[in-house]
Amino acid sequence: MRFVDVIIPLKFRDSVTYSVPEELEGSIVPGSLVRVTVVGRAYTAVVLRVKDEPEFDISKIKPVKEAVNFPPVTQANMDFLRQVASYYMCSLGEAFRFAAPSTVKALKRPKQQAASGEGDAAHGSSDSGAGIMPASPADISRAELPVLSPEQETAAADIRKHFAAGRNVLLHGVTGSGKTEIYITLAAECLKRGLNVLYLVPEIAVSRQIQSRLSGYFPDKLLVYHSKQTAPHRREVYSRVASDTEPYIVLGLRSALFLPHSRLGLIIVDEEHDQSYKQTDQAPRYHGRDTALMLGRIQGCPVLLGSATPSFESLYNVRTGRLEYVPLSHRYFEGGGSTVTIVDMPLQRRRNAVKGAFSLTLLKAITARLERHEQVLVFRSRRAYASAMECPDCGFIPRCPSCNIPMSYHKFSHSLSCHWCGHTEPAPAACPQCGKAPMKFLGDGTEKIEEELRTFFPDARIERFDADTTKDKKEETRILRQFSEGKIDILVGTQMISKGFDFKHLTLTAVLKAEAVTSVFDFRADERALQLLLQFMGRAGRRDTPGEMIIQTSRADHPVFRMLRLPEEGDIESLMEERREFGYPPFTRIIRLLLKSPDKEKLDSLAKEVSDILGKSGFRDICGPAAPPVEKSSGEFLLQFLIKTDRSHSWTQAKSRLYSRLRGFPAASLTIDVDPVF
DNA sequence: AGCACGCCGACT
DNA sequence: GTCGGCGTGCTC
Repeated sequence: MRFVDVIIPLKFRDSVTYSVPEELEGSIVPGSLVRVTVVGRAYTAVVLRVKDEPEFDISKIKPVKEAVNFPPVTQANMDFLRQVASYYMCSLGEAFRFAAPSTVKALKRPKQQAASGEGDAAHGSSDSGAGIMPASPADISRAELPVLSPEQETAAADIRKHFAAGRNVLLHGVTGSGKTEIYITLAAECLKRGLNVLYLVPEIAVSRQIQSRLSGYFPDKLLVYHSKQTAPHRREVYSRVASDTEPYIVLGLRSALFLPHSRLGLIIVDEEHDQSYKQTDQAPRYHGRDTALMLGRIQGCPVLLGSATPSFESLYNVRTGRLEYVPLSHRYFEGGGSTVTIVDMPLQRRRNAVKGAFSLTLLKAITARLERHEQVLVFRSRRAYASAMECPDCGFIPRCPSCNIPMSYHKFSHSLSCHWCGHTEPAPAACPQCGKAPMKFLGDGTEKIEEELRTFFPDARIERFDADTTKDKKEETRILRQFSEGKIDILVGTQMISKGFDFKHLTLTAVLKAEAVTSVFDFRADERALQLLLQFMGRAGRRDTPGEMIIQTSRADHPVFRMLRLPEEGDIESLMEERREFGYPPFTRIIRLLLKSPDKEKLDSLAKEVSDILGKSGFRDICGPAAPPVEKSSGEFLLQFLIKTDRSHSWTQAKSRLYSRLRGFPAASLTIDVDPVF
């Protein structure tokens, strides 16, 4: 009788023992996928090891149900899972969750690749997403590879040189500087050598844009992979990657890292600074960029990180020699030749030069653009009409009953809604506390700004782009299309509009209440503000027309705004030094433990328990238990611990000791987040 | 992650 | 006296 330890996509153990039925003995080796049942429910599991003696009570051991007819995953794939689980403090099962799509089932007949067209995933037929590629595979002829400019060629040559020396690279080039052509060139070279390529993007919206470009170059080699696709499609991609019959390029979101890759020749991490690379909702709470670097190391394959606004983590890695830096002909701050004007709002108010949310400077600039039939983008980091209601008499502010944060007022529905949990209720006509009416509004959101713009510019075509107006995907596409076709004059929106869209007639971007972007309670606020504002700056004045950026703020002296207007050598370094001074990443690592309970007393006792465990774990720098920025969430109370640590060997061990002590806690009441993004 | 077992409130 | 709330714990 033989036994196997298998990893099941559940939290509770690293491996579980099953017996191997005689008829399957020949077909099960380490790495094999098998179907097993746990309390009557079937799961796809991966075989960790095969053995003759079980440690577990033999009478309780169940047999493997069946073998899954896929090639076994490799030792490298297993090592990768182990490393992810260990770094992000989760079970092997949780790390394995993405590895075999739940749809991977045993096949009755072995699945054979059809002679042609099979697995031609990029062409929409099996892509559940909007059909970007209407053409059938036969209609697409392989496009010539892009012709690189001398600058791109120099950068590509540098990258090749570093790769040959076994080094990973950070490619730094502004939006529109042609990073994608470099990716395509390097990917094509890789495929030609018979090696596979993994091309990661942070979001599905970005993947659709890149997909339409890549499919022209690699019609029969492109596989698109993300969690919003249909199960059969993902299975198809999994199958093609697992069988590794001919070179492929996978374009995917972070979960594509967990495909059973082999013979990888290149991993590209596009927009490496993007926060959406971090998985926050469920374990493993991994970062796509950092995990790509792990995968590259394990697969012996070079990793190319690309960004217009690199993360401080990557810049730090460049500085400490862990990454090579390849610039694409510019410095950090060159935002497509835009000029930047900072408008000091308190000063303008004293001069009586402010109407509503707009300074006269900005209104004048908008008027000029409208006259020239150019487009304007107005950015405000807050949606809704007002960020809160307040009683003018007693100062009462209606708060979310479960999250305890002030609710935003939405004029179109005359309702209050919590932007944290989504709770919505009708707006009160009078103060619920003292009866005074009317209530006043605090903090203009995008809805209010749109309304004001309509009164200032009644003839302009104005649209709003935020979570409220883009609930409907069709609306989202319509607004973006109309704006890029020049059919909208002024677009008001939130962060959502900063993402890689190409607006050709946009020459003015305005940022209202810019201090809201920088005054977040987070050590990354400055970095993110800078990245966000640079992304906006990159949007305006792309081609022949120089762009302008107007930043309205009550904190005109904030260093980030000065850096945009008058960039100086060493600015980034000084922002980074601040991080060092206060012991923040990238100089340290942070582990965040979040406790959750609807019962305050229960929560306190949990916190006490965790405190005791932490005290014994040998971490020096522990902050907490403390209430996180949002104190209550969906009726639950929250407490968090922040542990600062480094990556040295002793801390890695301390981390695994800590994990083994914490893993008994139910996932619903304790979450562990390594390198949290807040 | 499910799902069963188990101990406290409103019903025939 | 039962039906059922979902809190805790087990799954090879």
